[in-house]
Amino acid sequence: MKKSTHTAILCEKCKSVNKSLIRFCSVSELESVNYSKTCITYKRGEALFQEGAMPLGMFCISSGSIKIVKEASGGKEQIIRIAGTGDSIGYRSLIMHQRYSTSAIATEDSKVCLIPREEFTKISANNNQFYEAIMLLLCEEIENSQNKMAEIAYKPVRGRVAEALILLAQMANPQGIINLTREDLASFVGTVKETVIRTLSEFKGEHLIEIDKRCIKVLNINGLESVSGLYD
Amino acid sequence: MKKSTHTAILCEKCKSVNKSLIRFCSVSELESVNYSKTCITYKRGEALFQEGAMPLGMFCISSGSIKIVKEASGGKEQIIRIAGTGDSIGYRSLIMHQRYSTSAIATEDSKVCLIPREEFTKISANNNQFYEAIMLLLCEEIENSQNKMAEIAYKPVRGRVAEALILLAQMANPQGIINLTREDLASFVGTVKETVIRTLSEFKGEHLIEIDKRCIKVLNINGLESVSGLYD
DNA sequence: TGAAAAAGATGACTTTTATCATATTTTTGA
DNA sequence: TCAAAAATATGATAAAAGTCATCTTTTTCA
Repeated sequence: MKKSTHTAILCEKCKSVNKSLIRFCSVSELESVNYSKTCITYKRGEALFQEGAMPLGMFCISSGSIKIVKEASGGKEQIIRIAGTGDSIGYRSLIMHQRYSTSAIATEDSKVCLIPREEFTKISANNNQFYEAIMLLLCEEIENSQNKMAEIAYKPVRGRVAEALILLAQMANPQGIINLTREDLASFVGTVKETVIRTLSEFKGEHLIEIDKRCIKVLNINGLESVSGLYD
Repeated sequence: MKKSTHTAILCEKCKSVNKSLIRFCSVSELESVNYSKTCITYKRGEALFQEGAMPLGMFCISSGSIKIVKEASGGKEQIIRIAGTGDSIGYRSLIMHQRYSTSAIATEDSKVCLIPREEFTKISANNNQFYEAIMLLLCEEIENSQNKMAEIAYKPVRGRVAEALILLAQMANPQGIINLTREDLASFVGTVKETVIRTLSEFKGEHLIEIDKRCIKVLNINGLESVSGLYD
């Protein structure tokens, strides 16, 4: 897949840098990253990497939104998490020296920098703070996926959709508008699109959200929280 | 919770050591571990630690079986994983400097060594191999829980039970006999006990397993695999 | 910009799985 | 060891969510 690279932004000028892993880099490391990285623009639906491929490097999301997905039973797709501006993805396969166990696909047009494997390895070998930050990220990811696992197992769809909306609204663009396919939303909470659509209609009827075309705006976070909490 | 300590086994004599994280310790580190650790016997149902408590150290399972559980919706319990001989547990909270996000409960009488927090911290700070091994364990745990998440979301109960039986049979005692409450099995695959019981009856009828009291013996792994794979 | 494709919405129906009730067997511990 | 408690087993029923069909709206891109 040939991708056109966009004009590189220097990491230190990138508005997502203080959220990103690379904030732990020294000045000289940053310089090296700036030199070696590739900046790529992905359109909605395009893949940064595919399950089963060899890892190329670490991706830093400088803007946009990327879904991390896994093939599931019956050709269905499970969205493991959704990464946004400032998040780094793809480093786990790098650490494990293994093929990607998930795919990463842009859910909206996104700007992403790819830090090549060697660069990543060099930094993690020399920069302890960076290495420890990764360790913490891994720990958080474990916690998140365990929580999600328990939720999918025992919380009814209504509660899961409510929770997902809260989470997505928080990480969404300034105005908290969620722009995600119903199908993606379904993969994210572990159902099918029809069920999500129905649940969203309910929420709309209860004035918890507002729907404009594909976009969902949360009107009443507390309300959603209590829906979600009903099943805790 | 006062627990009687059993006679300490020297780590180097422990039959689980070559599976355990502490195989990466140097001779002098091992000496220190031997000196500082506490060896505890837990009876079935007893907790090594509880969700919400501050971490005491890292637990090494020298024999037995421990379920890692999380409170889920409706007072239900989700078993995140089941750890056996040679597995280490509880290190993640140590790394994150946070309270336990799960509880650990013995599913059979177990012998466990507790390596105190300070000891753990000391080793991870000085022994790079040890530290990296933990990193890899974290990565594996992420992968496992993501797989499990996708499975619970989209694979029907029958397939999940089949898969669980395969996994449990592999990690079980020599003869591959699974000794787990139906309720625990249910928490493990994310259902209720009645459904598990029914599924097990089916499998018994199909000569895939044999049931003797609580114990389940897998007769036909390939058969179970194809049941599980049916839904991939 | 306008036709084709994709996504959203909704109803009818089915399937899966949970719940409840109850009886039996197994395990536990005084 | 034996009575009480816990776990297993099974049927009947209910509820939740999935599937399928169809129609409308929105988006895409030639």
